[in-house]
Amino acid sequence: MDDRAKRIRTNRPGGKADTVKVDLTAVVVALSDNEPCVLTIGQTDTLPSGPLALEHRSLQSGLRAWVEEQTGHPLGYIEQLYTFADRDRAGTELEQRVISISYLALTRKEHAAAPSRSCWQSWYDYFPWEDHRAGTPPMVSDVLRPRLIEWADGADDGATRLERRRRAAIAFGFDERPWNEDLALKRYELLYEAALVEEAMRGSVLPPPVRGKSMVADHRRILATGIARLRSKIKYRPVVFELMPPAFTLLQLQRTVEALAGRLIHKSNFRRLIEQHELVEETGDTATETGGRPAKLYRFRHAVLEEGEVAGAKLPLARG
Amino acid sequence: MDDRAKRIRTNRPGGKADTVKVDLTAVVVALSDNEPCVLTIGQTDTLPSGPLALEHRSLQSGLRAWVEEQTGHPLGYIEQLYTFADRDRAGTELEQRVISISYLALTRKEHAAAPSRSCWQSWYDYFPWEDHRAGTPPMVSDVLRPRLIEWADGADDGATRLERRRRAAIAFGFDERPWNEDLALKRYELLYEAALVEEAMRGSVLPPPVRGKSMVADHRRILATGIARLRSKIKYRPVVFELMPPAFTLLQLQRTVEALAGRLIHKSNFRRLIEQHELVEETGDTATETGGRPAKLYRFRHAVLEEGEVAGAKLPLARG
DNA sequence: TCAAAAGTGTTATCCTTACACCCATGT
DNA sequence: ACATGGGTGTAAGGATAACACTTTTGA
Repeated sequence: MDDRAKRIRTNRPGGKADTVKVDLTAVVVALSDNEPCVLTIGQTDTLPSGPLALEHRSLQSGLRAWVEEQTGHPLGYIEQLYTFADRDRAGTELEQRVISISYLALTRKEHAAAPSRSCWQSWYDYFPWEDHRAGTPPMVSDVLRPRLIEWADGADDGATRLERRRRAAIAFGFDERPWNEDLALKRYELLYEAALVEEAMRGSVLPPPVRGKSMVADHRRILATGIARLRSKIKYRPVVFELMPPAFTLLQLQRTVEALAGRLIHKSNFRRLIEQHELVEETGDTATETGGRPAKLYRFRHAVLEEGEVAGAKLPLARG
Repeated sequence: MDDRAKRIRTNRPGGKADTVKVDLTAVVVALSDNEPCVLTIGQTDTLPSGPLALEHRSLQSGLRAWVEEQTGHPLGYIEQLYTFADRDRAGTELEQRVISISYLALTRKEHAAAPSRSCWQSWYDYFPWEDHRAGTPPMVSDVLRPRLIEWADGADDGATRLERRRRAAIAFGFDERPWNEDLALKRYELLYEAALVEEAMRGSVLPPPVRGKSMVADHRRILATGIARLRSKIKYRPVVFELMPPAFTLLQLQRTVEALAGRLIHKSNFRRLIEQHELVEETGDTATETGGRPAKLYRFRHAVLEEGEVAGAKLPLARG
């Protein structure tokens, strides 16, 4: 085949310089009906992605070009997630290495110009164990817990068995430990290591042991990275507003955060938090609601972005 | 030249697949005498780095191999920083694109096996405006402030002038704003944009307007990324201990954090914080000190790494 | 004895948490 | 009237910040 590795020359002693292909992959998130959704292409559970090409001025512009071409969706806020090299496909015999640089993008469904070959999928279709808004999903205690214990007990020595049990307990909140929504990536990696997700069993004839759709290549891992990053970021940076319409009620905002975090939030304390940090201001209008008293509409105070990085010191500084 | 770009084929409509070279670059940090130091090679202000090669099993192992070969220093803790594509050298006429994947590594000087061509440089040699342990450095108000105001006033329209002044004030704590040590990268980018650092003036005959050594290519930007990441990370993850000897006094720990943050810390509140979070335990020994009463020695409680991700919720969760 | 560093307490204040309760609208 | 969501108040507990002060060593 003509795209085998081409060893060009030795740049420095001890290592052979090598060319690789770079894939740009996007986790594009929007909200639909209180469900956090990710943009996929075709019917194949594939994230928008494409190779970095010479005509791309930068990594970001290359990514924007691919997403727009594949989905018709222009991107606003984007941030780099991670660069992977050891992908599933690395197991194949290709000598051409592929690395993928992944990005997280936040937008709104309405921004899509035209209908296209893309579709929005709730991210909980891929990670059903991550949605704790209606309490801990039954599958966590009924399926994952026993399978993970089984996996832990399959270790050779006792130390490893304990270690595995502890890791599972921390990640999934077993044994009275609290659930931590930020550990989405750790949970996926753990399930992968325990061979409980389909990706870890490619080529096997056995059915995937755990429900939850898989994705092409390592795309589910990239999505998990995006979810974890977004869940931790909403706590210290006002990024939720990228997902909101220009005007919204506080409950809509709360439902959005709940959808992302996969947990329920305390209403009045949440409102106080938002108002205390002066993240929003009233538009003056009210929403004529379905059922219930009309709610004030708010808009994001863009000024907060200019008030220096929001949160805080955490170090006990001297003098003042 | 024989390493010009080789356009292989069009993988997907709309973009030409292209091969690139991947450079792995390391910001290796250690402490020396209460100064945060970064590992450089040669006498050239260059971070350890080398091209990703086929024999490297993963990005991380490639990085470890290069650092060990170039400096004789084996790495412990490492984490990915960022992937850049638009480097200085992209301005040249090469059609072969180079992307660099950067990592942050934390170690101790003593871990170096043999003397080699590498040396440790205080990172404040490259960023003299970042060290506020002895108060705001004179250069900030005497040099940077006037030059940045000059730059702001050089903008075409009034809106941009205000915007630039505001950005400078936030980044450097002008106009009664508090200094925020985490903004190290923003500060460097601002100085670059204002053409106040040497890298922004390559090819010019003018002297660099601001003191502070520059580095090869975009290495100073990568170092700034590492500093910013480390400064924010020490606040919510116990990574400082990677830089500490097995046993240490609380003051040594404090001096280390102060060195990284570039700020002085309140002694007794710092101690309470450490003990409250149960990050350390007494070894039983005491340090026979130079000047002053002997101090208890502590060691890091590795168990905290296993107690689930340390810090906190920040979301006002419902029920509980 | 003094300087230098170790170490202990105490207080005011803020933030978080958890509850309780009232308001306005549509059916 | 009542269900549904909107919105306010408050009190307990914990964490933080700012001070003041005592203890133990070496020079």
